[in-house]
Amino acid sequence: MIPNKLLALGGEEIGARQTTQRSLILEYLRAQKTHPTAKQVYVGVQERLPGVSLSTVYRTLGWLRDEGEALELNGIDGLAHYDGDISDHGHFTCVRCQKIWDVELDLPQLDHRDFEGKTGFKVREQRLDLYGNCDSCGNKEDE
Amino acid sequence: MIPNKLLALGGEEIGARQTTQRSLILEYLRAQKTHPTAKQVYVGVQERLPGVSLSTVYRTLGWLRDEGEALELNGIDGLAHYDGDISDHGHFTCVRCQKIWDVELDLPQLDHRDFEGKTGFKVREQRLDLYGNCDSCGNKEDE
DNA sequence: AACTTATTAGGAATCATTCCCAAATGCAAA
DNA sequence: TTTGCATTTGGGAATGATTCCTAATAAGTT
Repeated sequence: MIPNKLLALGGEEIGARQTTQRSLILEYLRAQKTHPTAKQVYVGVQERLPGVSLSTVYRTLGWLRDEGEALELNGIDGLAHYDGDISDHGHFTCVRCQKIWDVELDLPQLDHRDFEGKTGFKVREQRLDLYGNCDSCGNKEDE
Repeated sequence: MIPNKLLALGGEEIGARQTTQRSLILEYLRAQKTHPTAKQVYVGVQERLPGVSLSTVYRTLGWLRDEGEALELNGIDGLAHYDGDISDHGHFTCVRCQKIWDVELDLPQLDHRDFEGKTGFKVREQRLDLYGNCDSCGNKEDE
């Protein structure tokens, strides 16, 4: 009933069990074009699994993030948003309605060796975020 | 006692009053190299103004953000961090200790006209964020 | 089928942030 | 410099996202 592939999260998993909740949450997340909050995932998954709990949604989303199967985005609404697309892309946030869209971008792979050399820090990921007004929000400024 | 310049926030202010709290909060924020949370600003300002309230700190930081005098960063700790440096720069977040540093970078001014044309969105700001491990956190992975 | 252990449901606890309002203060005009 | 009034503050309550806790349940193995 539950496709095994959905939880083929690398072979190094030890003791990770395949549950209906995990399968449906990941399936739901991957089907979204927007980037839902935990609450929104909860509501969406409830349609197929009415008894699911909010705790499980939070726990599972955190687990997917730790497994590298989902991105956790820090929205300007102060909430965590989740993105099931882990390919390299950027995000656009509308500062008015606060929705988040994907942005295909050709961000040049910046050379961080200079920064790393000066600081001793190690850069592992880079994210580009755009902010502005979306189509529906009428390109109005709020200043 | 309180330098006027600190609150010279553009001439278009109407009815904005210069208070000890506002002056000290902005002064404190600008003196920080790290990017403190509201609570940290509260603690820092308390040293000079013991009676200041947390409400006022939150209210004032939001006001500075709205006035364009401070940046509000969405930390991976889920908390809002504030940056009194409004010049164009990026940020590096250590995924282990969660501190945030400034990064001087020459992010090319990307051409968003293609994205804007396709979507009808209007890009007003772009931010580049780097994530990794800082010097003190020993360049260890946590996987 | 029985056993072992990871996982879940559900509610309580935590904690950042916002809201509310009476008291205090900045500032302008007299 | 005082007075008057609108803005701002302090502090505590309210809100809401996220985490924590634990007994019950379900996955996977023998």
